[in-house]
Amino acid sequence: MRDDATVTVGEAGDAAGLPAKTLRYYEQIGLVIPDRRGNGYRAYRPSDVHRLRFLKRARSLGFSIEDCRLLLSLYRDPDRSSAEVKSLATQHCDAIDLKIAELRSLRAELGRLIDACHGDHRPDCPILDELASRD
Amino acid sequence: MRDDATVTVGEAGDAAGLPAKTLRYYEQIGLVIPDRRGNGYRAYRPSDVHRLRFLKRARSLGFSIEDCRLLLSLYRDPDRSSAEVKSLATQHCDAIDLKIAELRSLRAELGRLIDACHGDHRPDCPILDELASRD
DNA sequence: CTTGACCTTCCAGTAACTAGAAGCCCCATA
DNA sequence: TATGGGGCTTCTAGTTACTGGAAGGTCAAG
Repeated sequence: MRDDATVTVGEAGDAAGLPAKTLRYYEQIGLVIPDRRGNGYRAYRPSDVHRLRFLKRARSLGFSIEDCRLLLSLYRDPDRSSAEVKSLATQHCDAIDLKIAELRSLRAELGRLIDACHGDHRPDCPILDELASRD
Repeated sequence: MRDDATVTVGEAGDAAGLPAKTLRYYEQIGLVIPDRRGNGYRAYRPSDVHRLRFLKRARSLGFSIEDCRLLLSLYRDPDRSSAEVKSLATQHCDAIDLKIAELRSLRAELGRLIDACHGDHRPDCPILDELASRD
């Protein structure tokens, strides 16, 4: 324990809900760069931990690392417009909608095949037949 | 054009709907290993092309490469039981259902944030506020 | 003989970590 | 003081399924 307010990589990770490995990675790609103590240990200030928590939440919402980088810079920019943020979020949302639609289509097709397959000890299998069909 | 029935990597790719690069990759990981002509060119037999089409379809259904490897071996095994195939497909389907559920939850949360953000020139932004909140 | 479209191999990059190795640092206990 | 354990450091490499590009060989047509 030291009486400055910084914490080690493990403590910062615990505070942000991220593994220490991830924090080192985030430093490497320039997202959150902590100070260093005399012994070489990373020293995360409260503001760093705050950024990490921000990142953790943005990542949980599915934003890419590059989106997160942008969101962080918007967060720090007092002259930002909320329209920029909303636009980023909307694009991300559209991408998610697209992904969901794709997965639902896959799932429907897969469900059809599964229903058609009796699933017993015999080798006859509509799933394999469909995969192998020459169309 | 040669009078044996084999085709080059480009032709096989066209026939299967896959890029030649992918065919080389599939050879590298042992999925479909073509013969070679005297000049070193890959020589895909009709059965190879058939396997490639099988792979293309299975991949389009979202099966992983390792699942595909397994599906191919089941396809070739006359003693397989359709239950094995159905089980694999069902597991994959469950994984897709899970993914869809996750994405829908994300999407709902994002939608809420987007709706709350007025999206104009002002910097006030509920999206960033939420990301930054200390809970 | 040249041109252009193929083909070959090999290397590197993608997204976002994650695992593991080798070694240093610090604190507590015996 | 020695030692043990946990956490810290750096570095490399692996994950998924390709994809891009460079350097060079091959082949049919003109």
